[in-house]
Amino acid sequence: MDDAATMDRSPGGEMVDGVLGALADPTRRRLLDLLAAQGEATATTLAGRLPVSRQAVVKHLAVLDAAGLVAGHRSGREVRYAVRPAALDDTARWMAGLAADWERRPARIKALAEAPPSEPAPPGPPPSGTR
Amino acid sequence: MDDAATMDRSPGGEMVDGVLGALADPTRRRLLDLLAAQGEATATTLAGRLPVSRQAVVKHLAVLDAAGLVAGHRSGREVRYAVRPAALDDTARWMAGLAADWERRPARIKALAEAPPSEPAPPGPPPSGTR
DNA sequence: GCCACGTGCAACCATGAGGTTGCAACTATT
DNA sequence: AATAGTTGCAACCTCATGGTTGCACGTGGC
Repeated sequence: MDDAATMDRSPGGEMVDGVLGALADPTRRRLLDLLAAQGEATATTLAGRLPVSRQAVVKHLAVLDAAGLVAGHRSGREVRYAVRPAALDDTARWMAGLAADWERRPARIKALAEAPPSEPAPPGPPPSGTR
Repeated sequence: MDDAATMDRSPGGEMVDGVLGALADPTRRRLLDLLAAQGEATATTLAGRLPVSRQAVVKHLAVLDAAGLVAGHRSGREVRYAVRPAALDDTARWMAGLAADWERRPARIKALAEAPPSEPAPPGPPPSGTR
C-alpha cells in the first residue's frame, strides 16, 4: 500500500521520481487540487467533478498514493482520500536545490579538467563505457 | 525566440506543465545532470554518454528546450546546449507554494460552504478537456 | 433478509511517448 | 574539390499509460 512513505531522502531520488511522474499528468494535478480544496473525498465523489470515469480516478489515486502524495483511509463502506504534503515538500526542496546547483555553475570547471593538453574539443571520448 | 521564455507566472501554470512533463522522464533528468555538470554539450556528445541514440537525445533536448530547461546556440557546425535555471527555479517555487498550501489546509472549509440545501452533487463544469 | 451504494478487480482499447534506423543537407578541414 | 563530422528530417516500431466497460464483493440502511 505504501512505499513512498519510506521517507527516503537518499541521493538516488527514488521518491522524487515517483512524485514527478505522478505530477506530470494534468488530470492527476486537478485531482490533487480538488482533494486539497476539499480536505477529503472519495474516488466516486471526485469522479463526479472530473470528466473521467470513477475507475480512472481510482487508478490515478493509486499512482498518487504510490508517490506518497495522497493517502486514503476507510470509513465505513467508503474510502476517503486526503492530500499528503510531505512528499511534495521534499520534492520541492530537491528541485530548489537542483536549481541552485545549476545557477552556481555558470559553466567551465569540467571543461578545464577534461582537456589537459590543449584540445577544447576532445574527439576521443574515451574510456568510460557508461554503456 | 523560443516559447518557454515567456516568463509566464500566470495561474494556469502553463510552464509548470511543461517542466513537470519534461522532468518526469528519467533519461531527460540524466541528460540535465550531464549538461549541468559539463556546462555545455552537443547532442552527439551527450548521446555518447547515454545508452540511447543521438536522435533520442535530440528529441529529449527538444522537449527540454520547449520547457525552457535548456537552450542551445549554434557554434560552427555544432549546436551546444546548456542548462537554463529560471524555469526550474520557478517550478520549484510553485511547488513549494503548493506544499505550503496543503499544509495550512488541514481540512474543513469545504464542509461548511458545500451543503446548505441537500444536494452535494452538482454536475460541475467540465473545464478544459485535458485530453 | 434484501437492496442500494460504493469499492475492487480484470479485460480490453487506443494513443502517444521513447526509441531506432536511414538518409539528406550543411560546414569545416585537407 | 573531395571528404569527414554534424545536424536535421521522416518513417516506423513498441510498449506503457490513460481511459473505458462490466461485474463480483462488502457494508450499511430499510
